[in-house]
Amino acid sequence: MNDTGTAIAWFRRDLRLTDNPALSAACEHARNVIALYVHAPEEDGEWAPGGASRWWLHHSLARLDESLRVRGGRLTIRRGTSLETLLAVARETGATRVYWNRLYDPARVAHDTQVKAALREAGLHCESFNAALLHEPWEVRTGQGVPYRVFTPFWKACAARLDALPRPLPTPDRIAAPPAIVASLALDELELRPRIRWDAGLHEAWMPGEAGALAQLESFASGAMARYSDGRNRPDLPETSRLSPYLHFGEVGPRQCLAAARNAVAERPSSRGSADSFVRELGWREFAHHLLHHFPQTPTAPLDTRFDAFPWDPNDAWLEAWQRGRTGYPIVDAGMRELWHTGWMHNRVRMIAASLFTKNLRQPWLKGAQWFWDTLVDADLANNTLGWQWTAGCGADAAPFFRIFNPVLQTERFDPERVYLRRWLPELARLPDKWIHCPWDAPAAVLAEAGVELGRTYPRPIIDFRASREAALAAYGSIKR
DNA sequence: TTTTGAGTTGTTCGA
DNA sequence: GTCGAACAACTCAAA
Repeated sequence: MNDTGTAIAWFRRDLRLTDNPALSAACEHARNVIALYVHAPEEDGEWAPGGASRWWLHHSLARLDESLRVRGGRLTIRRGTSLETLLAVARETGATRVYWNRLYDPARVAHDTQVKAALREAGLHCESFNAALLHEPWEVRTGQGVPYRVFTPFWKACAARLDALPRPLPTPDRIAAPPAIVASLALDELELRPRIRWDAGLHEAWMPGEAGALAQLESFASGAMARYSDGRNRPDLPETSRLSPYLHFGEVGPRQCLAAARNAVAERPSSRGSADSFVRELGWREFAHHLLHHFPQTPTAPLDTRFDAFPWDPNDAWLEAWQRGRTGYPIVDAGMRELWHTGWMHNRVRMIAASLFTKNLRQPWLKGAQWFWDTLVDADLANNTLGWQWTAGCGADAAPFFRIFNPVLQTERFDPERVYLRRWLPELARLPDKWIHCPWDAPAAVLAEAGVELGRTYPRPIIDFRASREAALAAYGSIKR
């Protein structure tokens, strides 16, 4: 096929212009670039984006279109199967080249393999790139040539190669769209936004899109990153990076985060320890993708097969109480309401909420993973799977089974002023610090004074912590060996 | 092949 | 109040 000088840059979860190798390659090898988004949620299998993710995606696509237009381009939006749409757009525009950045979810990997073969069969030049990870999952192997199953040696192997990584790519100056208008759906036609307007809290909390991502990275790198080692554990303070949704949608990439961390250390050498612990979190993200690649069954099946026999105790009433933030454990309920309201939950609180759910309530971890999938703006199959299997004790390098978070102690350690609880539990706000995280222990007079009536204005604990902890330990004991 | 050291994030108990 | 040990072995990864 003759090269017409037109290329398709196929966008998926790489919704940025900077450090975007597929876009850069398209701009380098073609005069005209069709920036294409194909809406094909069925190609995500059973993990099509949930409600919060769709909200984010809508706004991220809008921002991407704006920044393309500033540089002379525009975003073309289509709906349909990826392969047929790519072929149709190539036919309509005479494009001879297709560039994209790789995804790593099992359903997408299988699909992309077929797409690449079929496009090549049709005579199109295809190339895919890594925009989402520091290292390809198949490049990191133990000395025995098998995938790592323990984080520390995995990260040691990765860290040894970080210096060899390419620098982030610059933003292309000009992204020239072809002269003829290519038919495109309007963004609203994808119906990504909720019909019932529950998204006000998301708007307050987030600014989706590349500009928001870069602003957040800059602000984090010049501030909280230097305190990250300890600060990241504090749900009451804005001390985490809050980059997770941006990383999921590829509005910023890990190479940029790494570069920002290094620059921060160069400017402030004393921040090295904290910057390292932030980069290590990027390492967990890498590890999650490594595991998903090598163990593609894990989104629904425990990596540790002993857990096939675990005596979970599914209970819809408990599931709903947990989802709605009505477990009677304030730190858990605060977290679940933060999630519902903002599409995000502090990681420390995620662990506490997930520990109560899987261990004390003994609910199947997959039910929790599915709720997070639908409600998180940062819902990511690799990270969500690792997090839930880690907490449940059935994953790689998982928490030992006896590690069961105590919601009262965790609150005392990580929300010392109870600021986080009061933010999300106004019905308890007037209780003093001593009782707000364990209202069931508060004297009747204190409750009355604060306007709290347990069982009416706020639930009693739906389960006894100590007894359920013992029961969980016994359940785990039953599947040992 | 065998050995060895080590393993994100905790809780509870008893001194 | 603080502190160390117990909790349960097991598996991983490298020497």
